Amino acid sequence: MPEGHSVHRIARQFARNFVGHRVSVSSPQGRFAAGAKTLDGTTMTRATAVGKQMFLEFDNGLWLRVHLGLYGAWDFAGEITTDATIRSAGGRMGQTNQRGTELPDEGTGLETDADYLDDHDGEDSIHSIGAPRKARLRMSESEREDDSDFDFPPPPVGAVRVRLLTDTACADLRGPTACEAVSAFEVQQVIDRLGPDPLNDDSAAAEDRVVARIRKSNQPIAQLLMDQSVVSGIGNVYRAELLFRARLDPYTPGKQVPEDAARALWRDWVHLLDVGVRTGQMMTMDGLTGEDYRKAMAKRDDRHWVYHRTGLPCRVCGTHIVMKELANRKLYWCPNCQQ
DNA sequence: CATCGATGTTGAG
DNA sequence: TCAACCTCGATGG
Repeated sequence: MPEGHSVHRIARQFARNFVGHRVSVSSPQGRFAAGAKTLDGTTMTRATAVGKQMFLEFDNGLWLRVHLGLYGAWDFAGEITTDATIRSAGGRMGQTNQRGTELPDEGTGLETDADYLDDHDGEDSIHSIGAPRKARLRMSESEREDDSDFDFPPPPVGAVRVRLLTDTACADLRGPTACEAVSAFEVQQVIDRLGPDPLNDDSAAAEDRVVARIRKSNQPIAQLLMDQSVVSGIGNVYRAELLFRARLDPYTPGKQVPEDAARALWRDWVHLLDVGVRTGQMMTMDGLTGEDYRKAMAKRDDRHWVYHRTGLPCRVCGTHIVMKELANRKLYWCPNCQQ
């Protein structure tokens, strides 16, 4: 379910409330019992995300690698730092902008609040971080806060693959595609197979690498954008929306995508990922204001140009949006705007 | 209340 | 190319 933006937000949640804390690690469901044992009682030292992969480092040198897949989710509970954008879609809460945990400055993929709170202005600046408070928060593709009271730690409900528990905060993982304890070497191996993630590397070199990969391939651009070894973090929603925003025919072979267009795709991904991480939502329509913006933030079907809009009129030209399966995923586009 | 489908990846064939 | 993984919101009766 989650595309890149959600995974970064989850890593940031761990950076705020778990990094620097000693963690009890268990597998209430049992399927991760052996792995949990190797991490139990250690201190979390880092939380990073690369594309849709998340890595939590512990002070015995091991890492927890988690990939949520289609329907994985984290449930946080306890004294946690919540993000006001979650509670009020489109609303403006207090602009506290309090800095989070100080993290070591080495490597890439570090999740610090500073990465997200600096230098953002304009209509997307609805981000605000409160002081830790007792709350429950589900984080997956979307996020939901539950304000009803609960015991701490809450009894595990259902199939909890892994539970991370500090004195004050609890995180339960269910339904992941991947959850394993690995060495730093194995973490690097996974990262080496991934294309650039703009939040770890938005350098010219990263852009060049993505553009080169696209322009030497015969595969349709729609498939290349979903290929995590080309570029990290793009899923089915962002793929369709990026292509519409670029007015590109999804079936254009990478080789035939003009260099300018390939660069524009990367830069638009840099932009959309930034918006997604700050707002917590895949808002892919720019320039909405007032009531339109509020509606789009509140309802998922109102924030996309083409995704999930089969048969509906294109928001630009009125042509019916079409959908076709490509490599087992649904591809949406406007046959008039995108040629 | 049952059924469907999903914002993803892996690995078998 | 396709089933399996395994969860849950949306949908329909």
